[in-house]
Amino acid sequence: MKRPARTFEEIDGGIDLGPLSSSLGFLFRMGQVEIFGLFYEALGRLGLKPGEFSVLWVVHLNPGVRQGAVAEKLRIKPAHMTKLVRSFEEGGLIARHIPDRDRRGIELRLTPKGTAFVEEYAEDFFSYAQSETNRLTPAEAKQLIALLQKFTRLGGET
Amino acid sequence: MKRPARTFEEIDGGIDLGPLSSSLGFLFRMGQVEIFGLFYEALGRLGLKPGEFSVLWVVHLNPGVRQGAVAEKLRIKPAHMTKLVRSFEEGGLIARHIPDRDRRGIELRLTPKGTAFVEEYAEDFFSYAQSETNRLTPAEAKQLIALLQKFTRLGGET
DNA sequence: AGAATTTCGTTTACAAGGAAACAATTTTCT
DNA sequence: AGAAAATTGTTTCCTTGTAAACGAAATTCT
Repeated sequence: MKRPARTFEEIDGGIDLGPLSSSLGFLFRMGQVEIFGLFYEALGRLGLKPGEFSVLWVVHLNPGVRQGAVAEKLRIKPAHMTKLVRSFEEGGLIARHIPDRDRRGIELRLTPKGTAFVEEYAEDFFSYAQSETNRLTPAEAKQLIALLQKFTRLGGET
Repeated sequence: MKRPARTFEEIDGGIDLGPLSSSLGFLFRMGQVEIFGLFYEALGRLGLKPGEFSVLWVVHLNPGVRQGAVAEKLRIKPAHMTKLVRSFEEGGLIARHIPDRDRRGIELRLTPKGTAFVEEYAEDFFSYAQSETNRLTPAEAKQLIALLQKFTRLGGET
């Protein structure tokens, strides 16, 4: 693939990325690394990661949901979901229940401790990216979110 | 074809994400999973992953670059970079050279085989996301890329 | 010059995440 | 009812990526 002659401004830190810096996949990865950093600055003390909080959050909003449904929605692989749920169960945040109507599935609920945990940190969790980010104006952030929702086919709820 | 035991609605449709579906971190992850899927459809046959091709690409554009500089630019951890470079070296795509001027650093160059590989697949690599994606209009895609570049502080080249 | 510090990459030891085979349960089709 | 198929979660094994300690080389500071 040919690239145009590069100008001085196109070189960042001495390294030329060429069209890579306009590649959606690359930008997603960079964005995620960035967000990860912001998350740890804000919530690292809690000892969990964004995906883990998301699981608790979804169970909180959908008590009794089956773990496979959560996995599918959050695009977590079943094998990984098993480990996450078990560790939350061991930590006393989630309770599992096998219903008689279908003993294959497993229904998840937050324990009182889990509910308290989620409610205590939900606000921080949903605001850490904004509060640390003056890179985008509020209008730009809104636009970015809308475009990401369209790309990922996630209609905005709430 | 047999009817499924439960409909899609019964399994997945009832899950409420609340503000999670507007969370930048969540959307980045969903986007990356999505892009990964598109990449494998288009380029899975090559047997490498987006990040790996990126390394080859950057070495291609910056012959003689030190591997630590590539790692920093692509936000790959040094320990992982060591493994990537070694595997490329074993595959005959990258050559390492320790310069006399500073024998700590290691300069990377593509071998002829590596150059041929990158040049053969670069166009596919930089177009797979667009070609498979009718979700966004060209204008929206352009806008999304611009916003991601601003968020990740990567000025657009090309 | 010689000790202390810094830089750069590697090694080791581990955690995160995934693919595939598996077991238990339920549903479908004779 | 009973065999075949589908669903759901788990286990095992493997790959990817990270943290932390380390070694070699260069730089800085007496």
